Amino acid sequence: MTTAKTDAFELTVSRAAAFAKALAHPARIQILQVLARKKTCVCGEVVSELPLAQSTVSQHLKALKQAGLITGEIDGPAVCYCIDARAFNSIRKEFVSILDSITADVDCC
Amino acid sequence: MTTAKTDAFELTVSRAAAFAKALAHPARIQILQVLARKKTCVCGEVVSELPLAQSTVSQHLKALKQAGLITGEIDGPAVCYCIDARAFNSIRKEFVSILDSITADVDCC
DNA sequence: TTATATCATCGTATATTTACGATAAACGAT
DNA sequence: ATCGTTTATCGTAAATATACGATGATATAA
Repeated sequence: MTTAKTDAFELTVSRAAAFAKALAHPARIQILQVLARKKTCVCGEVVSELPLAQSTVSQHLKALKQAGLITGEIDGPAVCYCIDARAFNSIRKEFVSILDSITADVDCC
Repeated sequence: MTTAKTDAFELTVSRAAAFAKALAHPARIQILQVLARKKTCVCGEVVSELPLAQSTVSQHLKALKQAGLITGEIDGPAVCYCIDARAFNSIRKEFVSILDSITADVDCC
């Protein structure tokens, strides 16, 4: 009785909320920035770029992966993380279109 | 030792994360949609449009207000909520520009 | 003044989030 | 086989978030 009632809402709205939730922590946004900037698909370098412990960064990476925004493939002893460009852009587009629909209608007050 | 370390990140990143956090629940997105759609600044009608208890909706409204996305002014016994169009668009623009900067650089994998 | 309506807040319960250290698991190198 | 590196997971602790009913506060109406 305390879980988010995401079932009771429209699917597009729930998906947009899930996307927002994935970006709802500065560490995860910065991780995406790092992954986007580095041309090679660096993995653990992410940790050294963040002011957080390795285990904490790993948790954030897991959250981003579960949100479908990044992928991680094993590369020797390391793991190579990448933005899933296709999925990211798709979800992002849906999110932004919801934002647009909101701002477009604002004319009260 | 469990609070989000938002201080340790760039301000723009932290602000973007705060914006995302405000939208990280379907109820809050739907509230914004309702406020945007209704031309008059309806207040408690929001409650009747959502599948949640009045107190819960009130909490979500509070969260949106604290995020600076909506305003609420007393109108008789009722309270009139409105999207703060200026603030909303400003924060939204900053957020989207961060999204754009991420997607623009994606060419790994 | 006394209701009635509207909304916020309180109290409460539970789940989730955030963070860290410690440990386990997987791999390459010696 | 053993060691070092890298990453994930476990265990744990504390803060937040989510949800609801009950109660309080405020303003209009009677």
